[in-house]
Amino acid sequence: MSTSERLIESTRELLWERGYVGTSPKAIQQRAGAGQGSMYHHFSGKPDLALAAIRRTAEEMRAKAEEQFSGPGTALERISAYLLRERDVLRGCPVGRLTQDPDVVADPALRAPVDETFAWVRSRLAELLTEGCERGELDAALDPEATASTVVAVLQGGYVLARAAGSSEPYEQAVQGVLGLLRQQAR
Amino acid sequence: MSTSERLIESTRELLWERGYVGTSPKAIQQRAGAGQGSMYHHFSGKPDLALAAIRRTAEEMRAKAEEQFSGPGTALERISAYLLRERDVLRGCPVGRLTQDPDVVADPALRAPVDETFAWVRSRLAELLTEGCERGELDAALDPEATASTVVAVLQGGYVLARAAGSSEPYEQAVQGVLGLLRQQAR
DNA sequence: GTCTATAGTGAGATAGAC
DNA sequence: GTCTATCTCACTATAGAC
Repeated sequence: MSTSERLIESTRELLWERGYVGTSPKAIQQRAGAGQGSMYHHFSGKPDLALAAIRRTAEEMRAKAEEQFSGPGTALERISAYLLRERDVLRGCPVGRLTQDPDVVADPALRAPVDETFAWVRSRLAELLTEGCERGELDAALDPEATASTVVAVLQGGYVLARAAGSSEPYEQAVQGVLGLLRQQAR
Repeated sequence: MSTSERLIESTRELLWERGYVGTSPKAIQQRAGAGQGSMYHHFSGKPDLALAAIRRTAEEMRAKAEEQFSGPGTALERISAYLLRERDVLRGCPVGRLTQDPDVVADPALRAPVDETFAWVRSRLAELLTEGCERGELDAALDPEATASTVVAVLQGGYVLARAAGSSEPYEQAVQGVLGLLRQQAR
């Protein structure tokens, strides 16, 4: 792997573990096995490197989600697959985490990939829910946009509860809870 | 207000805005209008002061929630009141935010108030849901513990979506979505 | 109780040799 | 492209005067 690649990957890991404020150029360099000069040759500074890392992480999250969204089964089955996909719960969401970083939210360039990713996931879920309603698999009274936001929020909030508890249990409860509510729409 | 009180209040604000890693003793002192000596006289250091601040914030969050939990109306009406309570959405949850701070999660003393607060809220919501089922207001098939976690997760995840979007809209959608699903349980 | 002085460490970046 | 040296500033805390 090239030095530039190693720098981006190290930044991705550190942003996930410690966030933007908690990640120093020095720590990135050490993890990547690169010197200061190397980093500043390839990137203009910490924000530039973070942008590359965030964009890649956001892209990866969308690709993983699309695997379930475009998978087999009814709308509800694909949403269930998305909700039940194995996740590193206690590490949290590498994208959602960034919303708690004031320096990321304050910088439009850094926030953009985060914003776009959640907007895309919500929109894809709303499409699936609309499809489920049209095919009569789900109650027509269901609001696709609102419910899509609920589904994503359950995951993001599930991470919060799990990290607070030091256990993935509340995450799994939250997922089972919303699945239970959704199944009632399929009667 | 005493110097000690001003230090705690300043720390609460900064922890909310910038998190534990992003909050420096210097910034706390400046906001409180106190010198270094003052801070280290009243508190042993940043972790000690943060503990006092976090405990108070957690206590306040429980008190506010209990206002809706013990209010008038059916179980579903009280849960709706909790979900629809006015919140400073774009600022996020001052307690949930701490779960993204590696130094808070790693320190059992700092994590404890966060853990206890969410455990308490989930437990209170589960009680309300159980009550709703027993009184026949809600479908008996509903799982109170799981659904309680879902409700809290929707709020915490709603904050995440709102901060990502730079708008409270997805938060409000997520809340409306889960309320819609819950109302179907009351048919 | 509160202040200023001081100190050791790390953040974030630049300069210039190789 | 990569390295080391260097710079400035902030972080976190201690010491000791008032």
